Amino acid sequence: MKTEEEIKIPNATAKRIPLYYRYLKTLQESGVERIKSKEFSQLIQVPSATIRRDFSHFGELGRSGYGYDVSYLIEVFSNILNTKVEKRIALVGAGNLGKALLNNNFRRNENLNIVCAFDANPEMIGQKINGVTVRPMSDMKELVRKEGITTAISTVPSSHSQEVVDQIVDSGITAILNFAPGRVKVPEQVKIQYIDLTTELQTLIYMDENFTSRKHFNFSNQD
Amino acid sequence: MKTEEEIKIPNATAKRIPLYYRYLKTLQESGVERIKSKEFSQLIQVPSATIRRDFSHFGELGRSGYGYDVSYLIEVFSNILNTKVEKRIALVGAGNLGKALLNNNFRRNENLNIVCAFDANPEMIGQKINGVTVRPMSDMKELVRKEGITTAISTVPSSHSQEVVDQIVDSGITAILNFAPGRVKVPEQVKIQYIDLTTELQTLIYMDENFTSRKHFNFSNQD
DNA sequence: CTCAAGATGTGAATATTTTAACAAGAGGTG
DNA sequence: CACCTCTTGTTAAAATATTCACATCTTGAG
Ligand SMILES: NC(=O)c1ccc[n+]([C@@H]2O[C@H](COP(=O)([O-])OP(=O)(O)OC[C@H]3O[C@@H](n4cnc5c(N)ncnc54)[C@H](O)[C@@H]3O)[C@@H](O)[C@H]2O)c1
Ligand SMILES: NC(=O)c1ccc[n+]([C@@H]2O[C@H](COP(=O)([O-])OP(=O)(O)OC[C@H]3O[C@@H](n4cnc5c(N)ncnc54)[C@H](O)[C@@H]3O)[C@@H](O)[C@H]2O)c1
Repeated sequence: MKTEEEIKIPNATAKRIPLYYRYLKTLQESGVERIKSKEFSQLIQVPSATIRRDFSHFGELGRSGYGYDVSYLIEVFSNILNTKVEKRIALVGAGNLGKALLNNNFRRNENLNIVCAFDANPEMIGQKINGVTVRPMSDMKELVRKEGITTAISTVPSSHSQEVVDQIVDSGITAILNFAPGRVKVPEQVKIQYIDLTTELQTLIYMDENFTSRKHFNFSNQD
Repeated sequence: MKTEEEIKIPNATAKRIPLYYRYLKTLQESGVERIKSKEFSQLIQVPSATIRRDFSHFGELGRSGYGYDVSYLIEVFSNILNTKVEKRIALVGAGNLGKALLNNNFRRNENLNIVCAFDANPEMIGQKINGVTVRPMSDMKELVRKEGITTAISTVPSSHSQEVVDQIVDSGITAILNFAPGRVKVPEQVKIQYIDLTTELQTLIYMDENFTSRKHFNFSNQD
């Protein structure tokens, strides 16, 4: 295995790691001890060549004529995703979507935890949702530090997105998942990822309409 | 402009169209009548070369030394996304997330409408959420036909995902947005798109940890 | 131990996507 | 009208990503 310093993980690979990890855990729970790239391929609907290529970036994880050891793979991907360290997350905007996220709280992922919630609406403050108390925005900076929070999820309306992201950044957080689709400005070192449900839906419908029934446009591949 | 039959829209381009469309509408609302690819680039954080290349797939939409006419672009993208036709959507699984989606109901997109909701839990049946009544699963097939529904959003637990998707497919729907991350089997002609919040969060955190602070891994580009 | 079957890891080919760079054309000014 | 400025659309190059296909290795059976 190459030294970590020289590894360049392709972006496309990085995005698939959590999927691999999730399914490996499922397999382990079902008592499966080894898996071949072809079998895994069928399960997760990713071509086996892509799986093998992806895995190969992290070393020689399998054995010819045998496949991969499920628990070893889990060990490897667990290290890559650093799942042994609890990720303490703040949620900002305890509205409809925020409450749904709080109630779910990444149940199946023991190391992902929403530990704080913030809102600007005085009526929300003090409410307890699935064990998490909603606090005023003014408490954020201090709590982020005190609670060791590293990540934020923003579910505020688009109109307040930039303002809220500014506050999140100011609190020292460097990773933000934003459900408001409007692009906001963040400093270089801050990673922001958008979850844009409307766009996903529109793209889906567009592809359905144009790829399947009315053959006006064609697409080169799927996602 | 090439005839529609010979156009091949790259997948990467297709996924950006809704973003373009959304921002163009916003610009128009702000009274902006023309836009240059460089200005647009700053706004949506997509390189101007990518924007121009994307646009070029749909013809010569702009004018040298001038830029693009906002209302003309809106016209073009509106046709591409077929926004003049109402998309009637069914939501299956009126739980926490389903309710959030119902309450929001793609407010800003006049042509996207969740018109029906279904759930298996008898206690949910009959509840009205933001004007939409929750119905039993047994009503789905008939209502999908009667209401002219073409798209479904599934927000049921992973454990029932395949079962519910089967029912959705059986009702004649060919486009499914699935919030349960487990990969399900669907017939060839059915398009399914997953919204996998845990994966998005894990990828974000992974990139934040490895790209920014601890330089163990590097990534080739961003998303 | 030998061998057939079968799977990995990877070079090489292919496909897709992004980016650079600029010729050609349009706009606006004097 | 002549000219300078600016921006598009596109050609070509570079960067990424996927896929093929097979040499090589391992297993497990006999
Ligand atoms: N709910 C959905 O189905 C859905 C679908 C697509 C996109 N979205 C996006 O997700 C975001 C949240 O949606 P929602 O339905 O939960 O909205 P919501 O109105 O129910 O909740 C928003 C919450 O943010 C709080 N808030 C407002 N301004 C704030 C500020 N400056 N600081 C802190 N908190 C503030 C409000 O008090 C409220 O509790 C929106 O950007 C929306 O566009 C939601
Ligand atoms: N809520 C979140 O923040 C969140 C985050 C990540 C992923 N998800 C995923 O989204 C999905 C929904 O999450 P949720 O929090 O809304 O769950 P939930 O339990 O609140 O709601 C699920 C709903 O589905 C209904 N249902 C169950 N089985 C059904 C069946 N066979 N047919 C029809 N309806 C059925 C239930 O009655 C319930 O109303 C889950 O797959 C979950 O993994 C949710």
